[in-house]
Amino acid sequence: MPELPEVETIRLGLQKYLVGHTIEEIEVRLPKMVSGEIKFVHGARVKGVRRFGKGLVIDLANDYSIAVHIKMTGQLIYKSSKVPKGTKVSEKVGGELPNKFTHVIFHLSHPELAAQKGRAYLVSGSQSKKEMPKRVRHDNNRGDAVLYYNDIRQFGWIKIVKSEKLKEISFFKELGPELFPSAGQPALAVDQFKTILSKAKGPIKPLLMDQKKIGGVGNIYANDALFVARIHPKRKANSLSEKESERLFEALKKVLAKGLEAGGASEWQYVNALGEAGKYQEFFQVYGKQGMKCPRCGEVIKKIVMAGRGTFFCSGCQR
DNA sequence: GACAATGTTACAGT
DNA sequence: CACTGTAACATTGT
Repeated sequence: MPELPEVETIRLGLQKYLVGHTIEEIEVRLPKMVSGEIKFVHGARVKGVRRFGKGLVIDLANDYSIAVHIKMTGQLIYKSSKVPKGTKVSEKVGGELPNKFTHVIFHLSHPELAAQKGRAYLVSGSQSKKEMPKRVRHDNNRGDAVLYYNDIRQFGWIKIVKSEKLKEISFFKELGPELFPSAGQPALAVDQFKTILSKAKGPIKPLLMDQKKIGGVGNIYANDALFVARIHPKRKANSLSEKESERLFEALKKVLAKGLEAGGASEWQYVNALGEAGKYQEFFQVYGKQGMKCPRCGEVIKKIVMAGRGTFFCSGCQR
C-alpha cells in the first residue's frame, strides 16, 4: 500500500468508525502477525488513531496501543451496522469476510451496548426475537462490529505495547520527518528537505523512499513526484540545485495531496477502512506507464530498476 | 515457469 | 562505523 495517502485514508476511516468501540476480543488466526502484550486489548476502549509515516497506531483508553503496519498487501476493514448503506466494498477485499487471508479479527462493542447486555437476557424470555432491539440481540460477549486484518503476503505486523513504549519499536524510532504528519509532529520543512538532499551521496529516488530520511513516501509517489519536478531518478541527491530541490519538495506535496484527495491508489490490494477502492491510479503520471507517451513532451516513458524497485520516468523532460 | 507487485529488514560486502 | 546492494519474507496474477 500503501504509502502515506493510503494509510492516512485508512486512519481517517478508523478515526471516524472505530473510536468509542470497546475491543471485546482479539482473534488471532495467524500467530506470527501479532506480538506484544495481547491480553491488554481485551475490554479496552479505542481512544484515537494516529499515523506515523506508513504506520498506524490505535490508541486505547488503558494506555496501551495497537501498532499496525500493513506493508504491501494488508487491509484493515471495519464492519458494523454504522457503515452507510451505499458503501461499495471493492472486489479487492475478496468477497465475504473473514476469508483465507483474514489473519486477525477484532470483535468490537460499544460501551452502551455492553451496558444493555443484561437487559437483553431479561427480555429474551418474554418477547419474540424480532421485537428485540437489533443491537442487543447478541447473547455472547461480542458486539455487532468487527475490524478485520487481511494480508495476502503476510508481510505486515501488529504489535501491542504500552503507549509510552511505541517509540521503542524500531520502525517508529527511526522514522524520518514527513510532509503531512497526522499526530502533531512538525511537518518536514523545505530547508530541512534541502539539508537531507545535500547530505546524501546516492541517487535521489531511493532517498525519497528511505523511511529513515523522509517518512511516508513510497514507490508510486516517488516516481510521480520526480516526474512533476522534471528530475531524473538517477540524479545524485546532492547534485540538485536550490531550485530543483524546491521544485521536488513542492512536487512531493502536490502528488501526496492528490493521492489523499483521491482516497489513495488501488492499483493493487489497497482499500480504505470500509473496504472501498481509491482513485489515485487514475491520476498516475508515470507509475506503471512504461511504453506510453509522456503527457508533457511526447517522449516514451521508460522503466528501469533502481534499488530493486520499478522506476518510471520520461527521458525527454526529466533531467 | 519466470517474473513482478504499494515495504521493510537482515545481512554481506565495500 | 557508515553506507549500499541484494535477498528474504509469502502469495497472486500476468
